[in-house]
Amino acid sequence: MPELPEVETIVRTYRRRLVGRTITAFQSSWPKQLSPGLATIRRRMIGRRIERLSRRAKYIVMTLAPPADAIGESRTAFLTIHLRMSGRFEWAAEGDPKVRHVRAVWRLDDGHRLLFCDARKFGRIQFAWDLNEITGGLGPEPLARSFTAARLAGLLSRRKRQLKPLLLDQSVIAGLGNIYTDEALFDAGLHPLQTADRLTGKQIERLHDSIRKTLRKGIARNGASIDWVYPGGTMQESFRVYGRTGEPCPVCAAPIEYLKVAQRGTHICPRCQSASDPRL
DNA sequence: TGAATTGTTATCGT
DNA sequence: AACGATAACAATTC
Repeated sequence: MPELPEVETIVRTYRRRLVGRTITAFQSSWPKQLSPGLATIRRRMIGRRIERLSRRAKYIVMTLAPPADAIGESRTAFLTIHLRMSGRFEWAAEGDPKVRHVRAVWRLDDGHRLLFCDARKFGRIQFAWDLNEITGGLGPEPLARSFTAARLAGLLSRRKRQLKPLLLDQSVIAGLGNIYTDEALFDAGLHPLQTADRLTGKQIERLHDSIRKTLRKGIARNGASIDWVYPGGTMQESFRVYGRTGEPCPVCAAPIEYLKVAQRGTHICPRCQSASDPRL
């Protein structure tokens, strides 16, 4: 499932292909995923040049320059793509073999087509004049220079929520999903059920370091390929707890345990991941 | 057949 | 009132 490192890898891969191209046509076979509707999105998007391809949290962000003919809206516009569970990009030239689950197609001025494929149809494509309408509610980027341990402390202190659901909450920190949350908590030696307000300053510093280290490692390995959805990454070979239920902990050799936290499958080393609360 | 997956939203409780 | 926990939901694969 694409989380921050996977989305970052996709953005880096497609940046070369997309930036500078002009969108000449757009089709959708699943208009429910579009906002606003197909006709409006088409009218506003076609004829615009892709000025920038970037990432905010798990959103892929296309910055669209005003149309060259200056007939339409002269404002810069934004198109965001959220892959959710099963969304992916495919790059197609004329005559390439057909791929499955194509939900949207951008035709570009160099003859290529960008395909959005999404087996489960959870993905979202949104057009906005103001990017803030889409990403305004998100918490800070964990890899930004401004995301300091003090900043994390500010987000965690006085919060009585359990660490795992708190870290998964995109309005608190943006970009972590189930995999990297489990890996970061293991690296920090913290129990996912631990309440945030009981962390010491030292623990927060360590968690801050673990989150950034884990995400950077994911990006360096081009993300994790754990199923048919996202190919090409090797981070899955570096998992220390995720998907390793029953296998020995890489640090202490205790068997990795599986539990449900906030309806999410969660992997921990019962010996390495301590909690202030003795019941955990 | 049901479990798994993400993020949003609604609802209930403290 | 604000916060947090929980469930439902979108749709599909294995």
